[in-house]
Amino acid sequence: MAPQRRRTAFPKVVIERDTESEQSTSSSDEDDSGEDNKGSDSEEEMAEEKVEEEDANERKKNQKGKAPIITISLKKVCKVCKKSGHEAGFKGATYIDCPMKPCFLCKLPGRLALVKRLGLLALILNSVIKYGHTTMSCPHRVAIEHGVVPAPRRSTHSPLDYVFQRQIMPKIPPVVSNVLPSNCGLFLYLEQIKPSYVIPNQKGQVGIWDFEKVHEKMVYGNIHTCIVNNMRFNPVNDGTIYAASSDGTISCIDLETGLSSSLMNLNPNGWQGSNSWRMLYGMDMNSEKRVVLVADNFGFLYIINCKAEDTETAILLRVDTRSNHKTGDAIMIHKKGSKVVGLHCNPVHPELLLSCGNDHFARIWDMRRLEAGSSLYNLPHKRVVNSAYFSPTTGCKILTTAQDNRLRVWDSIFGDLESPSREIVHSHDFNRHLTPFRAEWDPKDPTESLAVVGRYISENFNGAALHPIDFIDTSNGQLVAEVMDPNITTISPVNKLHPRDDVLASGSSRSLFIWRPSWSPEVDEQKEERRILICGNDEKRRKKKSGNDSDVEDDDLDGGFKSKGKKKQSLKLKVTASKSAPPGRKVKH
DNA sequence: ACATCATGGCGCC
DNA sequence: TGGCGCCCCTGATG
Repeated sequence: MAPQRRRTAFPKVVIERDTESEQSTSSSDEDDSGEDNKGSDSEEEMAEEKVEEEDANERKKNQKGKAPIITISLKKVCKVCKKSGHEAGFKGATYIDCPMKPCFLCKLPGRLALVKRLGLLALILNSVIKYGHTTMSCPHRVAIEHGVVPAPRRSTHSPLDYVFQRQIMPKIPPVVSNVLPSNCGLFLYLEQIKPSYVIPNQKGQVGIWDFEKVHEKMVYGNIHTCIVNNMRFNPVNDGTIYAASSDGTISCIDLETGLSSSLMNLNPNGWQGSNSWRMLYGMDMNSEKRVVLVADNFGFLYIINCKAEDTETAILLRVDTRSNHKTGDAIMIHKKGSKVVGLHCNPVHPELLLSCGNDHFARIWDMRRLEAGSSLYNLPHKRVVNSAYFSPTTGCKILTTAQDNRLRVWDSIFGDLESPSREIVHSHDFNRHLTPFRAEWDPKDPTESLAVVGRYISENFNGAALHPIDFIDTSNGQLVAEVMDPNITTISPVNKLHPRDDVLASGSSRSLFIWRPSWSPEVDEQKEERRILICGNDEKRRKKKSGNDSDVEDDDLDGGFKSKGKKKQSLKLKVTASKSAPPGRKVKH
C-alpha cells in the first residue's frame, strides 16, 4: 500500500542503516550468525541491500499529527524471513541460519523467534537449557570442526575399516542359507523418473548392477509405469526379485531375462483420478508363511499367498492363482487414507510384522491375527515414520526413522515398549524432492547397534557443501563414521550395506556409489573405475556425447559431475570419524 | 544463467 | 475442518 500523504507537509525521510547495535535484541552468543557478522561488507553484500518503504500506518501511530515519515531502510534483509537486521542463507558452502527459524536439526525454536515470543524469559531459558539456538550452535550438531578429524587416506585403520572390522563374519541368515547367491554382489537400483502423481505417463525402471562388473548392468524399463518404491530379492531364489510400485502393481522379475509377471494390480481400471489411484509402498516377504505383503497409500495391507514350485530354475514363489487379484481381503493397518511406507517381517519370529506410515505410528502385528485395530503395539512418533526395521539377527530391537529428525531405538520388543529406549537427533528431514531417508541396521554387526543413514544437512568440507553418509552407534547415539566424497555433492538418501562383504552402496539423484575400504586406487588403478557408477540423466548426456556407452574409460569416471564444472579429480574415499564422542551430541534416554 | 513447476508434509489461521 | 503458504540441499523444462 502506498503511504497516505498530506499536501500540507513534506514527508520526512529517514534512512536506516545497519549499526553496531543492530542485534540489540539478541543474547550474548553470536556464534550462530557466522564468523563475519560485521566488518566484511563486500560489494556483493552491498548489492543485496534493499531499499524498502515501511508501512505508513505503523508510522502514523507513533507520529500522530506530524508530517509523515518515509523510512528508507538500507538494512540488510534476511533472504529467509525477509526481515532486516540479520542475514541468512548460504555463504559459500556454509549456511547461515535465520534466527527467526527453528533449529533445522532439532526443531527447537530460533533465538529471535523466542525473544519475540517470550521476551526476557527467552534469555533466561537460553542460558539454562540452550533453548533458542540455531542449527549452527545446536548441541546435537556434529561439525567437522569439533573433534571430527579426516582420516589419512592410506590408513589401514580407517574408520570405515573400523566399521567393518567390528562385524564378525556372521552366519548367513537362515532365509538365504539354502541358496547361496552366486550373484549376491548385485545391488538393485530404483530409478525415480518422475513423481507418481501425474500417473500413467512415466516409467519406473529397475536396474541391476554387478559392482564387480560395472559394464554389465541391466536396466529394465517395461515393468512398471510409475516409480518403484520397494524391492526385495526372492529369499529362495536370488535370480528373481519382487518390486512394489506406485502404479499399484507388484512384479516378480527374472533378473537374467527381465521377464516379469504381475502378482497384483490395484488399478485394473486405469487412471480414474488421484482419489482412487492406489500406490504400493511398503513391501516384504515372509518366506516361512509363503506370502508377499504389500501396503498402499490408503492405509491398507494386502497379503498375497504364494506356493512353492519345485523347480529352482523358475520363479520359486508363485502367486497362488486362487487368491490373486483379490483385493477384497485388504486389511486396514494404519489410519484410513494414510500412506503405509514400510513393512518388515521379523527375521526370527515369523509371526511378527512391523509396519509404519504417515499416521505417525509404527505398529507391531501378529500375522495370525491381522485385522484393523488388532495391532500388538503402537509406537507413536512425532511425525511421519519413514521406516521401521527389526534388528537383523535377533529381531528383538526396532529402529525407526521419523521426519522429526530423530532415529528411535527400542532395545527389546519383549520389554517395555511404552517409549523408545533412545532418541537420536539426526538430520534426515523429509524434503519433497528426495526419497525419504531410512536408517538401516548393519546386517553384519553382531551387537545389532550399528546403523547407516544418509544425512540431509550439509557440512562445509573444504569449501564444498557435502552430505555425508553416517554410521551411527544406536546404543549411544555416537557418530562412528561419516562417509563422503568431494565428487558426491548430492544427498544420498538410499544406502544399503552388503549382507556379508565390506561394501556400502549409496544411491543419490545422480549416481550410484559403491564404497569399499579394501579398494585402494593407489594399489590398483584399474579397480578405481569400478567405484563410481553414473546413471540417470547424466548417463544420457554422456551417451549423447560419445555415442558409445560401452566405451567406459576415464571420461566416464566423472561424467556425472562435468556439469558442475569441476575438473576431474581422482576418486577418494573420504572417511572421517570422531575419535571420541562429538561434543554435545546427545542421546535422549 | 535464470524462472517456473511439480511434488508432500505440516503448521497456521 | 480446509485452505494456504512454506520449505537450504531437485530435476526437467522453458
